[in-house]
Amino acid sequence: MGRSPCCSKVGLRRGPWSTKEDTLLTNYIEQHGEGQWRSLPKKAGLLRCGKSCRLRWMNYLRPGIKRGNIGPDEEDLIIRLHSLLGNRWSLIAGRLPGRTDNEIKNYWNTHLLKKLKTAGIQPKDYPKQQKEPKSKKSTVSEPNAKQKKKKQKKKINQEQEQVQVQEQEELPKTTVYLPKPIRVSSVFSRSNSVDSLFSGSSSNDCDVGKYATLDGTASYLDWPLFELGDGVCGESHQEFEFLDGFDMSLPHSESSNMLVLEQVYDEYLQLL
DNA sequence: AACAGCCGCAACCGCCGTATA
DNA sequence: CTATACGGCGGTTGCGGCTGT
Repeated sequence: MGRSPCCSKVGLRRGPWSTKEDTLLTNYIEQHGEGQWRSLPKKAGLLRCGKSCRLRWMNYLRPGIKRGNIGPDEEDLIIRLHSLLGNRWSLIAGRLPGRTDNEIKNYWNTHLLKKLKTAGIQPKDYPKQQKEPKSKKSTVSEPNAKQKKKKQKKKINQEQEQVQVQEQEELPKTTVYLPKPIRVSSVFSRSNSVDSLFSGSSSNDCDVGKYATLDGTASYLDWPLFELGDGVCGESHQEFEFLDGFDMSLPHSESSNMLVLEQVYDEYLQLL
């Protein structure tokens, strides 16, 4: 009962997007709106899989996308939300305007996980054991083999591209990215920067907080971000939406801050 | 300068839930 | 009820730049 593949891969381009493709996709969506991803590539004149188009649009071309420069505030929020939601990247991304799940996932895996590790913290939903070390990173693979592999890949790509007649001018190095975003002014203020956490400084006044996890276990963060409870730490957040449907305009009072947070958390658990 | 290994991140893959015929 | 289409999500891969030797 397997599903048919989203598209036949034959004759479709893969890999980095060219400017031309980006323009085609953007123009098409601006005119016709999102959706119908499967038929979109054909209509838009793209030799791409619909999924690929969707991904490109969602993660890059969509207006309002911020990229890079994840600041300490956002980092802090990501960690907090992850402690609450686990690897639900789309949910987490939903709390960070302009950020995509992919970006947050990448950031978590490449930066935060490392920090957590160094700090001796075992996050919840810690990525499962990597599958067989297919990855070149995982093994000290034979360098020659590696080179060969790379060359082979390149060759294959080149062959593919030759089939794709013209359009080659801008291939494939012409990955075009939107300009680096400017960091949003910090919406979230905080007293304890994540960095200070990881640096091991315990010079804050907060007690060690424990996050409750979705599976009901209290765990993972024995670190001083803030506490869900009495010993309130951390500054108030001025305004942010927290969970779907909840407009969290947090008051400046820290204790009420935490109260609201607790309420939201409870409601969220119930929703689950 | 050349090479090897590391790292970040864009893109892909496969699965799942929902909608629809 | 079943099969299929579709959108969405999380995990994983691998390209290409960077850094160290």
